[in-house]
Amino acid sequence: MDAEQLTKQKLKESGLRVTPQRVLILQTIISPGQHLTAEEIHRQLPSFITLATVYNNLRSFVNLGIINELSFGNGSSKYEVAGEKHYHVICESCHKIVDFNYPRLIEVESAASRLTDYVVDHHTLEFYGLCNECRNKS
Amino acid sequence: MDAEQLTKQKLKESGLRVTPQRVLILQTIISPGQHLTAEEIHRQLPSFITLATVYNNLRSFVNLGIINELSFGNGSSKYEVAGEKHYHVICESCHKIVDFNYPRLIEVESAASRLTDYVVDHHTLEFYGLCNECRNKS
DNA sequence: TTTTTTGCAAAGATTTTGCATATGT
DNA sequence: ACATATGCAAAATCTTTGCAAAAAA
Repeated sequence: MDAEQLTKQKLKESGLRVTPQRVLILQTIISPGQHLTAEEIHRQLPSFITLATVYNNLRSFVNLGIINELSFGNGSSKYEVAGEKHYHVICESCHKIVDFNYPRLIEVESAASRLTDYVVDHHTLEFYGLCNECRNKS
Repeated sequence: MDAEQLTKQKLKESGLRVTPQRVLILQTIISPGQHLTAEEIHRQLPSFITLATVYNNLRSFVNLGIINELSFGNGSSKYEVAGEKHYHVICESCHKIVDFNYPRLIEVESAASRLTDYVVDHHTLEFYGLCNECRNKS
C-alpha cells in the first residue's frame, strides 16, 4: 500500500472524511523526522488549499492523536507524525529539530508525582544547542 | 535590605535605569514560586504602567538573565525570577505551575550531545498532569 | 440528501514597533 | 544635557471563526 492509501486509511480510521486537502496535508507531515510549521506545510501544497484549511485540519489531526504539536517561544508550532515516542534536540540558531531516542524518564515522572500535589501523566523534554551547520557558520 | 532596594540594586547591576515602572514590574515577579503572564503582571500594577512597557521590560529582563520566560502552546508566556534551576509541573486544566526540585539530568544531556550532531547546552523538562484542586473538581 | 468541509475574509490574541514626550543619570 | 524609557496607537504574527458554497458519504 502506497503513501496515499495509508493516508486515506488513517483518515477513515479516525472517522474523518477523506478530502484531497486532508490527504495532501497529512502526506506532507507523514514522513518520519519531519517537523514543519503550518506555513511550511501550506507552502508545499498546491495553491487551492488555504492556510485556514491547513490550520483547521492540523487541529483535527492533533485532537485525534494522528500528529503531535510542538510549541515554541515565538508563538508558532511545528507538527510531526505521532508514532514512536522520542525526545527532541533543537538548534537555537536555525530552529532545526532532530529526534533523539532515549528511554522514557518514568522514574523522574514518578518523583514529580510524589513530590508535588499533581497527578502527572506525561512530560516533555527538549534539548537546546547548536546543530553542525550553525556551529560551522559562526 | 527590603524588596524595593533589592530590586533597584538588581536593575543597577544589570545596567538598566531605575524607573518606577521597572521596580514595580520586577517586584511583581520577584517572589519565588510565581509564574505570571504579561497580562497578569500588568493587572497587578498601577494603571500608569502600560502593557507595552510591561512587555518591553520583560524582554529586557529576559535578555539580561534576570527572569526566565516559559512559553506555552497557546502563544502566551509566563515569567519567573531566574535563580535556582528547577523543573516545572503544569496543570493541564488550570495551567497552574509548581516548581519541582530534582537533580539536573546532565547525563541525558551528554547522551543527547553524543547521539546527535548538536552541541547541547541546556534542556527543558516539563511535567503535565492535574493539580489537586482540578482533580477534586472533576 | 444530509452532514461535514472548504474558502474567504474578518476577527482574536499576544507581542512588537515607531515616534513624540518624559524621565533617569 | 544626553541617552534611554515610556506611552500611545498602530502594526505584525500566528491562529481561529462565521458563513455561504462545495464536496463527501
